[in-house]
Amino acid sequence: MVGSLTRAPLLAQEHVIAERKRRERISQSLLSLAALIPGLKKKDKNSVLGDAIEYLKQLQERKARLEEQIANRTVESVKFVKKTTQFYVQDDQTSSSDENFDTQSKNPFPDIEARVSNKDVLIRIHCETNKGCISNIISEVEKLHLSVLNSNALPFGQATLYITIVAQMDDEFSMTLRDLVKTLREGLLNFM
Amino acid sequence: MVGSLTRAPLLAQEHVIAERKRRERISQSLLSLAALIPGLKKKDKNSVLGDAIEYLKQLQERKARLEEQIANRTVESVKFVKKTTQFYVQDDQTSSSDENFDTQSKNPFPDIEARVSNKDVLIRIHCETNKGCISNIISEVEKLHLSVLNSNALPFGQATLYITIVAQMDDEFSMTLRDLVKTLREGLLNFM
DNA sequence: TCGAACACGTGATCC
DNA sequence: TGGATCACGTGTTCG
Repeated sequence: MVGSLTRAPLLAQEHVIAERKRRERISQSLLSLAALIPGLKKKDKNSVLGDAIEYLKQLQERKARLEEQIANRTVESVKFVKKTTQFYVQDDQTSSSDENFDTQSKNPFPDIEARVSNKDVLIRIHCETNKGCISNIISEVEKLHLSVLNSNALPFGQATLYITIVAQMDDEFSMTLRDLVKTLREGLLNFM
Repeated sequence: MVGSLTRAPLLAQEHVIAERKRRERISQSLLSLAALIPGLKKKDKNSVLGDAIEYLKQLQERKARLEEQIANRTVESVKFVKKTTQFYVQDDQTSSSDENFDTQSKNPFPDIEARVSNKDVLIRIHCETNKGCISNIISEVEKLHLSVLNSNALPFGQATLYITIVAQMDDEFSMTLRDLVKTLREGLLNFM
């Protein structure tokens, strides 16, 4: 009933106010939610919810796909190399792609291998030991907008070195991995 | 006014029903939205919205990070390989060099590569970082009648290690390189 | 006029 | 008993 007194008038007023606040919070949340949805036209309550749902599903799906991609990308293939090709490209997916890129086949060294993980780069080089070899190599690496975090050189066999370098790309770095290897190799050939 | 007749009674009923439907649609949407949020306890209207907002932001952030990762990570892993006569590693008889390894197993690790030069052996391992990893590996290597001269482990990427070991065969060593890798891999799989 | 969307006050319910 | 939440019917506004 309209005029019923089931509640003391004072409490009734508090009730009204409380409800008002509650409504206010909800519509604020709804507004914040709407702000997160890209390309939202209808500000209509139910549209906001509907589009939020749709967008959320889409995000979850995409996130899952990206994560799967990344996970699969870490999977490395072969290590036992048997090809004698000069320039052996090894993709992650196809473990035996042996297209032949020719380089000058005189000197087998340096042998270069590179991998990336986010902004980090791992470089492995197999080359002849010669004077200033290591500092030259590191200097070459740093020319490529890479800052060397760690390096290690192991002598092995007759006058050869196995060098492992971990470096980090700076903001200017923009090469593909393949170009990195190619450029580095050309740089190193100058003093070898 | 309460009893006002601004509306015909029949239309008034339609109004009520329409509003009922509208409310129903909204609460359905809200329910669907709640269903998409993982680990949601309070089914309270505003909590659903609040958590949806939070979750959405989190997803957007993660998606952005993943996309950045993918963009910066070049698809391939490129490798220069030269055949060298002095390091006679390559396996020339079979056409697919990885047939003897269980590349089918879910975990690609450990990735093992080995080379020899006279009595010296170079072993490179790419594996996940886990407890006691390095000492276990070295212990496994020594089981194969190899004495470790030098070892180096570089963390790279997400919880993986690039390990390089130089060892020397003792008189009892008689394995082929291929068997060495195979045996070592099997040994390592026991604790990985 | 009609249909849709909204905010409001209110009674009920659940810790 | 409060304090918070909910669904409801209603008046109003907009296209």
